[in-house]
Amino acid sequence: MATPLSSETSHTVRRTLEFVQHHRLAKGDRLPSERELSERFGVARSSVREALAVLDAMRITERRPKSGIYLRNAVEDGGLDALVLQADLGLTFDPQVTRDVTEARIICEEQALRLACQRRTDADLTRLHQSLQTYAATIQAGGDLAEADVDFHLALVAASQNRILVRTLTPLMLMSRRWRERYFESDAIRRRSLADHRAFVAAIEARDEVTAAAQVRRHVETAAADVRALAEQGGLAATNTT
Amino acid sequence: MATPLSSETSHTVRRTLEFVQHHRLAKGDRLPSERELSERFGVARSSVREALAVLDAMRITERRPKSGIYLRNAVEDGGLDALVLQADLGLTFDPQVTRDVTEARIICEEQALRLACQRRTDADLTRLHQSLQTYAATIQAGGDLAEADVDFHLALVAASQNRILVRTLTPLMLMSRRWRERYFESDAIRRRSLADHRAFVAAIEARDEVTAAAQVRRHVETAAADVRALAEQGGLAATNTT
DNA sequence: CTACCAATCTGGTCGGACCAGATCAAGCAA
DNA sequence: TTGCTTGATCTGGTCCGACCAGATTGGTAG
Repeated sequence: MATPLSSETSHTVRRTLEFVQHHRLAKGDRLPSERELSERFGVARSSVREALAVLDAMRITERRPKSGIYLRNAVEDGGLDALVLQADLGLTFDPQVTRDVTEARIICEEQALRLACQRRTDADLTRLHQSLQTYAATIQAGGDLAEADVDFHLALVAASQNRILVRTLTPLMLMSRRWRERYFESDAIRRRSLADHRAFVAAIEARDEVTAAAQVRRHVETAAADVRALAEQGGLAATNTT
Repeated sequence: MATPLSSETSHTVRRTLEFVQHHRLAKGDRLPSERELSERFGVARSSVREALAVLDAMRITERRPKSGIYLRNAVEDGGLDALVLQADLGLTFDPQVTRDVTEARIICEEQALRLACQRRTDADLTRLHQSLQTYAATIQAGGDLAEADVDFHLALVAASQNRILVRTLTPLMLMSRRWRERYFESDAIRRRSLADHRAFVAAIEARDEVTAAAQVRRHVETAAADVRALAEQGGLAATNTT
């Protein structure tokens, strides 16, 4: 439930990204050949190719047949999934990123909640209550709340009937999940979080756009501030690669 | 500049996604083994593995060592990059998706523009004017405006100083780019689009949040409506896979 | 019927091989 | 000397076969 990618592939993806950063390669620059990378990393070429296929799909690199591998975007750019991948690999822990993710989450979730108030169906309410149930149960059992949290927020956005918004939020939630694993250790926070979530559902049920929007904004901002405080206490290892 | 993925890998990714859809596999279901897929698709196992590495990174599948390949998400879910990939492969052309993408774009771009009005630097203005210049030049030369359009909108969002928003918008822009290739064939539209863009930059320069937000909303909505009209004229081949 | 063990299947990784186009430098011609 | 042709080299794309070790499963012995 936690493993992101198979060991060797992720290892090679990581090494490759590190190589790019270490050598300060810019957009359009060429990377070493597959054969050289495989030798340098001590893995077979087939493993390198798997990693490159991933980087290609992420739009980070571009493989030109018979020519070479080129950097399509700087490592800092690229798609959202690429960012999740980097987070999974422990390559991104920039405080700037956490700020930006929080901001983006608020933008998307606030508007999604407004839409949800307008369009939510009974099925959405059912799913939300179910997720809430799981959330409460997880608190009781002392389980991994981060996962339940992701599920709830995605259910929230799903009520907007906009699948693209769900897809947009998914990577943002996955990223912030990592930061919040420590965060959810506090019992007070766990309970407050549950209360917040219940309020969201109530607002959606009542189709109260204004309240829902204000609540989610405050919720995400508060959570982000708490995480930041934790980080400053030295709670999070910063692998600042920029 | 147009090629999304290498031929064979994308071919196999496509076949795999089609297999999943055709067999109506649900979350948690198991796919055939790599060896069987390679035989079924008529490609080497190494090619299948590259495709699976991509699907894995996209969080569509999950490969459990010594066990099998399982569907992590329904094909309709997954990350944003996965959607771009599907669009690249011609697997997604659902009118519902275009509506959702438009909605998501408006949400993100409108707020991004507001932030841009607050935070834009002189460097941002320079880049915007540069992009505008390229845009005008492309119109003159009769070139591919879709690409210049993506560049401009990303530059717009970049002025918000929020990299995550840029990453969020990137897949949305890449997707809509495909729909708009036909759209930009009309000369009237090309010119109107340029005028709109100039207005955005002016609003950002003047730090006029309200105007900028309203403009971008109208711009995206209008463009989406035009594309829809084109599609209904039979202008776009619908490969509705749902 | 249960419990245990071995054949089988699976993904993970490796190494080598061939192809055809891109690249580039050496050598030839002007 | 300069410019162009040409061939060796390099590169990614694809395929094949092999080995490993853990998961799975079926059959057999108790």
